[in-house]
Amino acid sequence: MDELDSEGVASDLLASISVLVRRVRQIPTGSGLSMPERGALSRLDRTGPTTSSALAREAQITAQAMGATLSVLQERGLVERRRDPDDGRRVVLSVTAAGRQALQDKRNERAELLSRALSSGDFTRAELKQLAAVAPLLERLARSI
Amino acid sequence: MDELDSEGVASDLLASISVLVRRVRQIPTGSGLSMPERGALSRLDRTGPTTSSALAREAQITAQAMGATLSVLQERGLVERRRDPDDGRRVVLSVTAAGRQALQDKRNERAELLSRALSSGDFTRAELKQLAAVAPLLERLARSI
DNA sequence: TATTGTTATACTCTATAACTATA
DNA sequence: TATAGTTATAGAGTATAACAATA
Repeated sequence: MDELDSEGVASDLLASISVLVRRVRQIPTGSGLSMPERGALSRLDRTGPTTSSALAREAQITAQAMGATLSVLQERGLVERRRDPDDGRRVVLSVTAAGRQALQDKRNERAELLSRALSSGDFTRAELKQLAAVAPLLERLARSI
Repeated sequence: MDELDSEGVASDLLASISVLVRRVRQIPTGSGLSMPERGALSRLDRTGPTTSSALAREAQITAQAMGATLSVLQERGLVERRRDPDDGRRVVLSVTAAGRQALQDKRNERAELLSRALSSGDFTRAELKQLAAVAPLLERLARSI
């Protein structure tokens, strides 16, 4: 049996996650946080104060892309920038109170819509469990490519 | 226990699939098939001859986006267009022999790289099984949003 | 009126390249 | 030389809008 043919698994995963990402991106967001914005903000919230380039490395995007996203977040007052007194090159970022609030609000949009779909009865408890278990695997997979 | 908190599952899934899609998109493709191109081609291959708008509905993208992708595939001789004699509006598409060949080749690029990561030892057989099982769930999730 | 398909246009996200400033 | 950060530019992938042809 070739259920575990990794090539087939890879193909199927690619197809399914492409559709899912596209659909989620289309969901209009009242609070105005785009996917990369929410991603950067929650990442910064989890890691604590750090630099833009460190966040970029962690998120596996370029420093430029992360810098652009963080600039938007700063303009909206969701993150703060402070120059590192010990190293003039570094700018340390941290989430503001407003940022943490936005993160909360944001949970009530894209994720909530997804969550509603998940708990709508279309998915059994066992399937939900499978989905929950697989998220960390997907991250690890992205990291090991 | 809130392991099955669907909101948390949704958040985690969003974060992980975003990273994965981005990473995969970055992989250079020698044969020159982009993700939407490969997606459209393999979808057409699976469904058999059909119209652009039907494919668009299935893939959950706009007719314009699908049309643009199919035009490229036609220029490269990977799909054929034929006007429907019974309905002048419809243009029926089908995969050419070259198209089927390209689909095979394509399996040896992005999917193969993913597959290599999957079978590199970083993932146990059980984890592979989990990933395999979750692909159809993700598609269903995208469809039920 | 509804559907199929096309063209034109613009947006989002990300990349590469080139630069400044600091170490 | 190497690292942190910025600015400029370009590309992929989609979307919305507007239209023609056919049903």
